[in-house]
Amino acid sequence: MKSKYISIIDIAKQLHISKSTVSRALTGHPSVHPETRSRVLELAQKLDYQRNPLALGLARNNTNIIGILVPEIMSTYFPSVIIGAQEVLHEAGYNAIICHNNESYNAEVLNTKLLLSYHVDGIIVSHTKETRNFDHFQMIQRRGIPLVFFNRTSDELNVPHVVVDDYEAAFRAVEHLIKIGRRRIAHLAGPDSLINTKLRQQGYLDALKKHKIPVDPDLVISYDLTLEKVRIYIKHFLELPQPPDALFTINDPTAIAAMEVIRQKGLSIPDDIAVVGFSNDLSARLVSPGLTTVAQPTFEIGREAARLLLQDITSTVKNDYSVKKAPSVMLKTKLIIRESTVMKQGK
Amino acid sequence: MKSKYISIIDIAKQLHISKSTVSRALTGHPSVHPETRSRVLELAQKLDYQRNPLALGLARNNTNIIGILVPEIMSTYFPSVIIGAQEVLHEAGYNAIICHNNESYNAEVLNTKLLLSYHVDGIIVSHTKETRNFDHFQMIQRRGIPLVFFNRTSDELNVPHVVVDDYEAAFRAVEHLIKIGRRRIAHLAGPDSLINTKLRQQGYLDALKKHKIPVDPDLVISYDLTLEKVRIYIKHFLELPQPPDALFTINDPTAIAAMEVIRQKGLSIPDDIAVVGFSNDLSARLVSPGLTTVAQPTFEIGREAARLLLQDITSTVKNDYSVKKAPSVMLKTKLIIRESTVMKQGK
DNA sequence: CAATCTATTGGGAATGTTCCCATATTCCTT
DNA sequence: AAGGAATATGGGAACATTCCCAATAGATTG
Repeated sequence: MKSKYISIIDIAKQLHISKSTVSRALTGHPSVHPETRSRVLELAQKLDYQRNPLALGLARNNTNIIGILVPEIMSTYFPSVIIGAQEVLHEAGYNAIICHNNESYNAEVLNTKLLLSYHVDGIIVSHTKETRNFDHFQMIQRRGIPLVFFNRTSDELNVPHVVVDDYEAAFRAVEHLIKIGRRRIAHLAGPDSLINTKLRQQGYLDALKKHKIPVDPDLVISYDLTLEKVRIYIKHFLELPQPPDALFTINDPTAIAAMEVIRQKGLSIPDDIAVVGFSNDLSARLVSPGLTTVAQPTFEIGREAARLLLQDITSTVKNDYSVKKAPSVMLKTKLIIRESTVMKQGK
Repeated sequence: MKSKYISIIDIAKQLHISKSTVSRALTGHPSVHPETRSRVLELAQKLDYQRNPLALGLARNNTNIIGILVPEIMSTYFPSVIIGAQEVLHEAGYNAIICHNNESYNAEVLNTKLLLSYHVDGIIVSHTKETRNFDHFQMIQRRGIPLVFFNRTSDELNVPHVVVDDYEAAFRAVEHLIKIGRRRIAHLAGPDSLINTKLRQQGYLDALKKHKIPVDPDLVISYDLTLEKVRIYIKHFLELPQPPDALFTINDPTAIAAMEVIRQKGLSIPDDIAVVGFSNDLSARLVSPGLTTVAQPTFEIGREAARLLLQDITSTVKNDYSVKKAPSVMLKTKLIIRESTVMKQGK
């Protein structure tokens, strides 16, 4: 049985011309007779011909496929970055293979190998919370395959990346808490493996410093983002001799889990404890009271990441990031104030 | 410059044997000398050889790639189905290309063409809310490419599918409302283009019938899932001469949007109006009061869909669904009762 | 009018892999 | 010991495409 797909050769045979001519006609090569071209295009249309990108990839050694590697797709953050990236990629004629690894380092390494085996033209990455070893990414770079990081980046590696100003965002979030009169502000931070954690923590510390509020080490805890553990840490905060009057968390799911615990303890939000999250997940708007949080321009992060990658792919001179500083894009955040820090008017 | 990837031929040259032998050694063909095999495997390991799935796809005319086509990835429903499907697919040595189309019919048609051009071995689909014409799916089937639907299916087409018992789930959800004493139960339904809508609506109607509650056509509205419009319909319900004392919605986002409107009107949930959603999105647990809803076994839906697809792909006899009835899997749902219908004990 | 140019086309290599067929070697079996 | 089976390997077609290098024909130019 013949293949269920029609090829360039089928068209060539039907028109009694060579496959080279058909190829040229379809790719818009200038040196092909206008009449020949239109006959080819017409038949291709009629037969609903689709060129085989796999064969194209083999022949030209570039696949027009981009790998997108994210730790998870269950929150709204990564899906919306992906959507933004795909928008730009599609426009430029590229397609994306999306890989997620449920925050597992091993799965991440396997996925990079998978993407490489597909000869992708470039990879956009936000690494897992477990990733401390970046050899697999370094290998990609050494092979000359364009790579872009977003959100979670690394000091060790010189990779083009797009981030938000985590430091400033955290600083402003904490300053907001100070401005509404809070003085004992707890911070439930993320794992040290994530650079964002460090930056946000520094923003937290510097905001306190600026307003001459002493830092209480009891009020800062780093945790591994396993939501089940939030209860323990929040309880710990609440049972301190001097419990906090505000809480700033590494992300929105953490804040929402914390709010649940606080409410169960019979405390009121924001009266007893004001809460601020990070990222403006869809759910931040849905919970009650609404969660004050830092909004990230997720779509734009995806778009920028795709743009950076395409620059590297299409640039004629290969950028050697072992010599040259990799470009980075830093996008603005916005503090969204809701009822978890400020009571609504007229309520 | 040579390609940055090493091939079977590179290995063959270094070992002074033919590429055929290398191929056989790597694929585990029996007729290859154990020593030769181990030498090949060793060198392959050392060079970090990865076989090129594009070339493999060309040569064998099957790519081991599965297309997954969903209307959106911003809610938790589709991502978790995808995760379930990928689990089964990976285990069987397949990889997935995920396409989403933001509920746009045109994008859906383009995406199916894209997947076909990649010569995917099969496609798993949940169509858009706009899809009324199924020609593009029929074409896939006619070409003999295995196809599986989930969640949103079609009467017109005989395609293997996995669904939940929407009728029964809706029936039980409404019965729950009746059991807690509600008599004027409104239903905000989805668009007629979705089969689920019809089934859930029938469940709603039959539950009322069973309990001899007259159906009030004013209390049933179909809408197109554009959340912005929920406000209008809920206001309409609330301003009826005899407003409803309960609301059953097509999905959780709708229910949550409705709750917002109800609260703004100064009404209490569940005292004035009890609310039930559908699907048990992550956010159903987060809102306050917690949303009573129908939980779907999302991961299992994905797994089942993948299993059905793999059955068709690997079966030696091609199933001709123009003659034979396509298999279908119906999974159980579970009503999750939260505070939007029943007040918590001791509160 | 011959020589060169140009527009259009065909042929075949190359991409990486599998798979069929042929070949060579070794080992049994009668 | 000879024939046949079994084992191990090589060669080359095939998959769909691009791209380079001819080759042909007609057109232009000196």
